Amino acid sequence: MSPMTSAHSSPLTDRPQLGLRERKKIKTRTAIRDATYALIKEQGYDATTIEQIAERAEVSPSTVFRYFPTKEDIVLTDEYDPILLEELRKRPADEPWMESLRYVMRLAISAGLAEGPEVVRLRSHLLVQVPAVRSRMLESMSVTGRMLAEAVAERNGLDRDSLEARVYTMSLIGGLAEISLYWAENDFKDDLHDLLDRTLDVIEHGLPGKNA
Amino acid sequence: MSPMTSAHSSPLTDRPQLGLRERKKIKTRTAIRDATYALIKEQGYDATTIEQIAERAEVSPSTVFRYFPTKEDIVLTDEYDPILLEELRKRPADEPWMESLRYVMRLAISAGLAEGPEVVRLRSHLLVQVPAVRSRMLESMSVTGRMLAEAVAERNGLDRDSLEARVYTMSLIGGLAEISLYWAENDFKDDLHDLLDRTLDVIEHGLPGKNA
DNA sequence: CGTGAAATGAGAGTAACTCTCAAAATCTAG
DNA sequence: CTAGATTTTGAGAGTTACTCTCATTTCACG
Repeated sequence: MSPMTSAHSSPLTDRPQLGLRERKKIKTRTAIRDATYALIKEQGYDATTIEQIAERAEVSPSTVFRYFPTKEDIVLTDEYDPILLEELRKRPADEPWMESLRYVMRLAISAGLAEGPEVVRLRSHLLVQVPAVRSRMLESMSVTGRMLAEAVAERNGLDRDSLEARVYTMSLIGGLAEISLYWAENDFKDDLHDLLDRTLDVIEHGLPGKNA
Repeated sequence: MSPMTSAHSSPLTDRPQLGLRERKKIKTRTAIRDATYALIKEQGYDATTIEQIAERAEVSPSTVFRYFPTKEDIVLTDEYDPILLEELRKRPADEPWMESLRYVMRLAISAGLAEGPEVVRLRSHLLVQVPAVRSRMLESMSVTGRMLAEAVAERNGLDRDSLEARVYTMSLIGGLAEISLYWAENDFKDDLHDLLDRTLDVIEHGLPGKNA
């Protein structure tokens, strides 16, 4: 049932060995998520209720809510954020900022694709179609952005909460968010790494041929 | 009850004279909004229900939902967006892009403040405190961003739906959104025009002392 | 085992939204 | 000014995401 268990190790997919209870929790979590994806594929997002999800995942509705605060979270939670932040901080301090960023974002793309292409597509599709999901994603990205802002400030010797660091970061986040949307709207035919490069280029140098 | 009726005219507050029906609709709309603001000030956002709002505005709950699709929308709808877009398009084509942008954003700030400082503050406060409101705002800004992207593309001779225009625009939107949040989090003590200038500076030139 | 802690299930409750249909207000012709 | 068409409103029932509480089960660990 689980999409794919790659043989090689990666900083984003490795887990330390856990106790038995923890492992069961993870199992439940993915069971809920798998059930959700399956149901959405069959009926669409809105038509899928928590009750149905609970039933198919063989848990009670209460449990579903214990694992995910909202329905949207079932679809899009990526628990990578802290790991990515970590990776970013581990980059050498003399590496050009944009390169560090590119490296980490590539990591994120790979991690996403490793979950299986169908899942990524379904998710991006929902991002475009369902406002609540898109909304929740923006919100979650802005939380990530807040942490990222601290890393950015740290690296550039700015104040932790400076407007400048926050604006820069959110502008980054906003730009990056468009990648998923653009990709999904254009039927996933572009290569994500290409889109990333083009995006970072715009962020670094502005629009091609700007400033009339 | 209505906050303030300025004597001088402005492109964002003027309305053509409307039929009687239309005028009543506007009255209902602002009645609902005023009731909402008052109740939130008394009880907070979450404790305020649609039923209470309807009661105080002297309409039925059904009517509230007819005027505003969600509770969050009652708080933050700004109907300025199309007008701002219009203003932006009217700027001379040879004006540097950043200056056009600055001009329009200044207009937006003035229009916002013209509603009355308490309203603006309450709104920004909610933006920080209530996730659902913040979320809805990001969503609505991203819709605006979409339209803005077309204007940007047009002005810079890019394709209507080019990734570049969209990334640039959303990055802009993301940065601008931070202004409200930063302002509210720092107890409204900064001058909004200053924050705008600093923000546009970051967007145009990147972080001060960047690129290690 | 058996004891304490953590996870689950069951159920009741709230409130935001949706839909439908009938009553009321408003516009438009004659 | 009135009659009829149209638009706006209210009333009410229904759905569903989400919250809270409490009893029961499951698991860890000595």
